[in-house]
Amino acid sequence: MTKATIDDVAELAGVSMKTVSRVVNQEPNVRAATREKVEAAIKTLSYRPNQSARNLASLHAHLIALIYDDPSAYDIPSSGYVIRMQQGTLRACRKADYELLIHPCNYRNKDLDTEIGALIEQARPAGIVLAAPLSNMSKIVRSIEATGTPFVRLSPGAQRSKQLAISTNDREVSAEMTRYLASLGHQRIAFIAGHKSHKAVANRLLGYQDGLEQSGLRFSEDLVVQGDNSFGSGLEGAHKLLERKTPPTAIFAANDDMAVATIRVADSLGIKVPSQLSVAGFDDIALARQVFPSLTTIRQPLSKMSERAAESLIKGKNNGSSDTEVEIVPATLMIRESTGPTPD
Amino acid sequence: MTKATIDDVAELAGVSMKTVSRVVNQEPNVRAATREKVEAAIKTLSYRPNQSARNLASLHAHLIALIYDDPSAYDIPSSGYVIRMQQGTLRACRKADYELLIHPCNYRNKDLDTEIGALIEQARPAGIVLAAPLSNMSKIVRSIEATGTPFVRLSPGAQRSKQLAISTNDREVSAEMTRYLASLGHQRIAFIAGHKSHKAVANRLLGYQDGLEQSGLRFSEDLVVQGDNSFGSGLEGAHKLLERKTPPTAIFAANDDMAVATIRVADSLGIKVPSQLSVAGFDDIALARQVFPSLTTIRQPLSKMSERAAESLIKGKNNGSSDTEVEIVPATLMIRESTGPTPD
DNA sequence: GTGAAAGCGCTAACAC
DNA sequence: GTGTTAGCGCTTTCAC
Repeated sequence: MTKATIDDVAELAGVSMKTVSRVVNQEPNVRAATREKVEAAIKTLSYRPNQSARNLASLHAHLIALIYDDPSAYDIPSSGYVIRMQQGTLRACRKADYELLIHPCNYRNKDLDTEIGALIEQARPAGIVLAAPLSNMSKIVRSIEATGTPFVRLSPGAQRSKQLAISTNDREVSAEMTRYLASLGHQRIAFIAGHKSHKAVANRLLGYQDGLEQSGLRFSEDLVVQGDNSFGSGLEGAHKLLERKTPPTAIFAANDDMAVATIRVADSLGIKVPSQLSVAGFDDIALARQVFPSLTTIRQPLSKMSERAAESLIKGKNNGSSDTEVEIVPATLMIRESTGPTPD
Repeated sequence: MTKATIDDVAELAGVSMKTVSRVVNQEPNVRAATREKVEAAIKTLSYRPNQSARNLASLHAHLIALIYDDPSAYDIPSSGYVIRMQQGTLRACRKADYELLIHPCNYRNKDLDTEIGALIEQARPAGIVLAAPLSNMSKIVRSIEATGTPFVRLSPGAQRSKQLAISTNDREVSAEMTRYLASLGHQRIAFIAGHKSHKAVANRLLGYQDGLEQSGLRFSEDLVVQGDNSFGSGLEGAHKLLERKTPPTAIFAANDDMAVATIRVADSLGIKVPSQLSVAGFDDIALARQVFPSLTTIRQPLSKMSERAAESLIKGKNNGSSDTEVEIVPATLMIRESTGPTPD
């Protein structure tokens, strides 16, 4: 059985190639009766459009590129982050019969702009979902802009581009977590900050400050240690905090890897979580559920965010209207076992 | 700047389109001097072949499809598994300028064969990397075979197909782990077996027996408890083993989930790991590094396996020689904190 | 609303 | 070794 082409369908339905094309692409200007005839023919021949042919004939391929920094290229964990972004993007792609091309890369690579330029030229994606921290890097953003390919940035720190950006309410939800900790009676709530260049992560620190203030607690530099999002930096930061004469009774880490590291340090120091120390994280990685005690954290709607990004890229084609704004998908607190009332 | 096409390059180099094509595709029958001229022209014009055009003109797209069961679709953990496969496949793809299309799916889906058939027809991949447990499902294998698309199976239990399969040396490396435990002085080394229907996992039990023998230790049914790969069955098995009058001094579990459960049980029983009990697992899941004490385990060379798979798919094109065999990529022991010398 | 013609930029088959 | 000639199967004009 040789594959059916658009011509076969056109012939069977007694219409022209173009009409079939219209039906397949859900374009207007087809009478309902004609449409049905064509659809019937498509069914009998079990016709599937050849993507390669489509791609060549149109200005770009029916394909969305998801570009992200791949931590596992130089560090190990946080694959859940990647998986969830892929899942969301895939959902949007499948709905519209787009393919997904993934392009993990190293944000430290000097030639990243060239690399991405080449990707765009070769694969000609209909749109690009650009994940943080790449979405903050002006060199990258500019190099994509230069190609004219529509793109959506995920969690960009600053909003310089005219393109749509999708963010979560890092700052507000971090304030919420801080207020929650304060509501448990904690007065000395410490914060392990994340990588400075990651703007969204920086917002978590601001949210922590907001939360303190909203709870009537004073912010103090002493309660903040700098990490870099890695498990190792979490170990280090937690040690610094917990070995003080008056250690904090709660530690809020800017991501889960560092929060889990904090639990580990507490354990090694004989500090009981949550009865002697409350620990909260951010991201809700798979591990958060698996550690003991399970981690109170914030669930980033990564999958939803990337889905919305891909959706808008795909829709944008039909609309022609570029949204030019920031869309917020709210995060939610996941209260688990690692947080509890202040020790007496 | 409008994109350079193959014609532009041909003109600048003073050769025909086809010669440029030969150079780009590294085909033979081009004189060195000609090749250089063409390469120079490519450089000056910074020409990049348009994938869509290539794909249409050739029988299939320059693209490898990675098809795997997506546990996170209905269960939570093991995203590391997916990421590592993606990484390996990507490495091979980038070397040869192929793109990677990912197709996570649910192995329980009734229409999976149709779904994959549609994927192949639409995207026309040059080859397919089929991950376990899909690689064991004859319905899937047959539906791919029917399309004539070359594919490579990862860790298939049985080898029915004539296509290449890539596996790891479960049995040999399990023997190695057992010998390692014996070399630490352990005499009573217990084994928590995995799900019986999973062939690769069953091989681990055989390897354990081999290892005992090679170390001059006697195998005894008493030292083996049956698990089913789940954390829960690990808890159960560990309890059985550790509550004996003469408990083992080392426990080797057929996978990491059961090994982590064993550590948990030891902890709850006040048995110190590794000073009183050594624990080893298999798989090197992310959690292995994150539990305390971190787990000695066996790292499946997933990334290498999928890389080899994609490589052979890409090469196979040029060779025309289908390998028709099973290739073994050896696994490696990851010695961490959960194993140590026998207690006195 | 529908159709005819003209490519998209490359590779394949075969000539030379 | 190299060039020529046809398409690959669609989408895009632009007629009607």
